Amino acid sequence: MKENQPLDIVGEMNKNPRLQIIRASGRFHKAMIALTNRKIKEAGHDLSLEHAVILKNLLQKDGQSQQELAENTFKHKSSVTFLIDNMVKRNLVVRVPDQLDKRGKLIYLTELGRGLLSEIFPILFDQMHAVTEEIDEKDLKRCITVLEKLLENTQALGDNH
Amino acid sequence: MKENQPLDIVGEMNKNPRLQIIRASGRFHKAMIALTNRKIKEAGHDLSLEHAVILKNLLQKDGQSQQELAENTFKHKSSVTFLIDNMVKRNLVVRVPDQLDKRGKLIYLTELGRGLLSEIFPILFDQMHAVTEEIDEKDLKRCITVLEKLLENTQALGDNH
DNA sequence: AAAATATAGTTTGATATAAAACTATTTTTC
DNA sequence: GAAAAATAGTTTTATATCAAACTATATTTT
Repeated sequence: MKENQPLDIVGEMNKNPRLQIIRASGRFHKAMIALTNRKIKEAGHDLSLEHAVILKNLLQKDGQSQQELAENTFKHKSSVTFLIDNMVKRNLVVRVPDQLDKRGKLIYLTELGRGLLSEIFPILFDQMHAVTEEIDEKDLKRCITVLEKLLENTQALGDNH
Repeated sequence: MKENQPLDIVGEMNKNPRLQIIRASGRFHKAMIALTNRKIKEAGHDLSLEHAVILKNLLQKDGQSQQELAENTFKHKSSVTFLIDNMVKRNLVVRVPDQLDKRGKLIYLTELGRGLLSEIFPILFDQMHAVTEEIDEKDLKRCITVLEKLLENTQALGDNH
């Protein structure tokens, strides 16, 4: 029908699943981060999720270089410098010059950092479970597969930087 | 088996699809934003995706208040003030005091803003398609449904602020 | 109509990200 | 072994977000 002309280009665009998946992934992720940060705060802890991500990585492998941490947490090395600075001040981690490579610094968890992380973990688990509770695990896994494929495509398109 | 003890709590945690979906959504979204911004830049345009989102919303409904824009773009009103300030300086939009409500300002696209947006659109479409190309539309839609459900759950948990 | 409350937008301060320039080392290459 | 290139981390500058305090105007309550 001639009547159905592109009067509302944006409206049509918004209905496109290729755009919707981009928006949906962003909105969920943002909301989830905000929720988790709020719950950590409400539980009386002073730690952002970004810090927790670093600490969690160190729990898995202590004494990583900042470069390693940046790669493992998908952050820029300058962001890692910033986050580590903050946590060194609060005695949650220590920064030790690497004896074998004088350019490098190795980051280790302190007992304080390890203890704080252990208090944060249950909150992370609770939120993670609460949010995904009624969703079928198969659907969840399918969705992860799609998102990982999308990430792969996105990275491939960006490789010719 | 007794051998399979929780030696690597974080490793186990990382394999949990409830955590994976959070990370996967964030990584894809972040990569997609970065890719699109890079492509816009490479095409010689000086406009961030955040600005484009505002302009796109105005194309759909011109003369919105900043409050409306904030709600429609899922941003804080202070972020909108910041983004609009920038675009007013560059004559992409105009900010007009609302005659009916002297607290409010109405934002309108300029011809320059409209023109720039029309040059950005093809880039957005291209990236959107390139990234989702080989993915079955049904899978895409299923994934969106899951993400929307997750968002809904997240918001419900946060409502008791 | 005055007082209390709500709303629109701005401002300020803090956090996080990102890119580029920079310093200090280490590794590679010739 | 000296020169060139690569790497680790820091610093600087810019962007974007979020939260809280604030100003001005509107609306509701009494």
